[in-house]
Amino acid sequence: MSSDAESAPVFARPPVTLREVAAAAGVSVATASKALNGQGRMTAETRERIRETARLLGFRPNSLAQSLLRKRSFTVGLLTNDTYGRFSLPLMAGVSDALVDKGVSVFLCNVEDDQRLGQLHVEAMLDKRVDGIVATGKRIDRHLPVDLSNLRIPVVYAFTQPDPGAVGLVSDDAGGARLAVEQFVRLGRRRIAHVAGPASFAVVHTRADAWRDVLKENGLAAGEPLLGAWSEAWGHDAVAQLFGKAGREGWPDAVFCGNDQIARGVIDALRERGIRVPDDVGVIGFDNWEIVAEATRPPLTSVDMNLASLGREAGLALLSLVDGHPAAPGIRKLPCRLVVRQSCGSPP
Amino acid sequence: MSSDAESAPVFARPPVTLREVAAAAGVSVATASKALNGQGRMTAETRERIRETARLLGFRPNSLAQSLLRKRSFTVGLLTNDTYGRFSLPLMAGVSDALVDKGVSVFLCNVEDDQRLGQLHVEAMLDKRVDGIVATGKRIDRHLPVDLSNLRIPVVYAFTQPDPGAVGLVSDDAGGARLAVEQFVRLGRRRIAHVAGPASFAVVHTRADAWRDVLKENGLAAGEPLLGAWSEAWGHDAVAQLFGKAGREGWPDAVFCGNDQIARGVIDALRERGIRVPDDVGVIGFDNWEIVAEATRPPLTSVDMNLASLGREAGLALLSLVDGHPAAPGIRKLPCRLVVRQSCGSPP
DNA sequence: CTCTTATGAGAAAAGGTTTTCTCAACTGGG
DNA sequence: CCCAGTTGAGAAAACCTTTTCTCATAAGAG
Repeated sequence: MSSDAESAPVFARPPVTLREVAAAAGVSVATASKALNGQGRMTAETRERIRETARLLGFRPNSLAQSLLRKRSFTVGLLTNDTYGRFSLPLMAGVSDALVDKGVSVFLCNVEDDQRLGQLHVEAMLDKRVDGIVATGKRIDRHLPVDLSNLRIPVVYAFTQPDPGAVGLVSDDAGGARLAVEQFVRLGRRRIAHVAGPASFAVVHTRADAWRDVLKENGLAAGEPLLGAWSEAWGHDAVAQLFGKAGREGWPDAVFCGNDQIARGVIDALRERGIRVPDDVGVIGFDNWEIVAEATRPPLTSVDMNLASLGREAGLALLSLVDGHPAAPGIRKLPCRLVVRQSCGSPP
Repeated sequence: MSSDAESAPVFARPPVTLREVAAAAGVSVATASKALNGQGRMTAETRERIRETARLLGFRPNSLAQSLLRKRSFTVGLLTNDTYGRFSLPLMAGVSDALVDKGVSVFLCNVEDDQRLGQLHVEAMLDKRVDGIVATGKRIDRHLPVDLSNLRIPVVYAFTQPDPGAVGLVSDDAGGARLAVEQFVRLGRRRIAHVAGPASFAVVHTRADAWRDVLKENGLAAGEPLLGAWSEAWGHDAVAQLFGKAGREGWPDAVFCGNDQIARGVIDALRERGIRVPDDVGVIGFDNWEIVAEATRPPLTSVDMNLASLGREAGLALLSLVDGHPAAPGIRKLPCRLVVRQSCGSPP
């Protein structure tokens, strides 16, 4: 019975259709369909025979035909403007991960910051009848260059500014900052500085506020955060500002940085000044960009925004909307976690 | 005539079908289809009336129905195992870029190094009748954990090991290395060392061979490359090896590094030893990872593999295969380019 | 033995579009 | 006035699957 149906050239031959399975099994397409889907009534023998035939022929149902009928394409679009991808990629991987098991595939749409490109991608997705869209970007406080507000299909915003009334998922930046600062407090640090990113980013203020709050809650002095850029160079400059003054007793004993690049700059600058990390000064970064955090000397303690989880949650939220379950609109904040390495020091 | 057909709630209403357009224009669906596609014969007046009706109703043809009939889904799959995405993302952006203008959308499939996940994604893509697949990975000399050899649809390999007889696109690593070393030679450097990545990578040997060739062609002494890891730490260690010996006259006056992280480590280590870059020693990296190259002090000259172009080429090559144009199998190497910053020095 | 009910399986419509035929009406030549 | 040819437009099949009906046949009840 091993007259293998596969010995003929497999490629270049059109896929096996249900009609062919039905013919081979000697039944109608209707019966074949029902047999394979566990629907309808028929003898167990018939059902099994059809299934075996399908298996033998390597039948796989045509998703396009199914979609046309069911009005569900098992396809979603993922819109991003993060070309560089440091944030987008884990997020995308999370979305894809959450959906592939349910048979849902993800269209990748890189729209840069280009209106025309955004329009083009959205139209292509709608034409292909995606079941929904995940919109994601490189910063939480900016809109993508596309209008997704009247779209007839559900949209979930992840790590980007949602439209009013829409479902949005972002990292809990305040919580993340608290984790870092509280870690310092727990380790006995008392003069905790904050070297932040540029003032134009909303998260910079969110994190700075949380930093100040924790200091106050613990009766510690809170000055102003140092606002700058997201770069190593700014980390260097900030160290010059913080540690330039003569009196060593005015120096911070901990620096909470706006991202890992700043932290890297801070640590390098401290080393150049002969200030030891973490003995003299503890340092914590943000983003947990592993390739940077692990190359820093000493390895950098950093706040991780759990972007893959965020992506997974976004994927599941979208799926739930697609299935017709209503979701509370508004922004849901997902917790960060602190990845402790050596730069923050250990308990005294 | 501005009785806007759009004032009713647009969302939650099923998309406009060709049948509705035909009814509204008072013609048959056949005529409507032909009018919109520029096919068939009819009065210019009829054609225009139908088009206007379609425009007014916001008609967009259902891609699923079209695909079913035309046996082309205008969809391709992009398979990658580069979760971290430093290489994949520009490549993916390139593929997507090249295709979006032709109305082709890209399924993103992250398969990690997981057989099961690969299988799952490939089956999902086939079921959705993708027109072709671009396979890409994080290194040129490894296969993805999936078998794409008998697939009935065309496959193009980009930046990953192709199956025999398939079409593959990779960067010209030897050429890239030549660019770097020849730049040093042109700038008058004479003792050019090579701090490479781990021996287990094929590109490490490709680049090392090119490095040696250029040295020989120019009558310069070529020793052995220093094999290590793709890390900053290895860059540090390599400097200790190269510049540890007493006699300053034995020191290299240029270091060609296997990637930008190594280069970063090399430059940092040189600074710590008081050796000036580029005055005493020139440094060139590989990958042109901008965020690293630009943060290095001084900014790092680096070889760029033009991954976005590679992606674009891969997309176009796939499209050409899909259209039935045969392509010569084998590996095509795309040129790199040297991005000159300050770390390599300037003409003497 | 007749009537009802359960059972197994097929026919047909639906989904939205494209394309090939078919056909009526009109034009112009003889 | 008749016939060939052109023109405009519709009918229907096709793509592949799912689902609702319909309909024999067999089984069971009276």
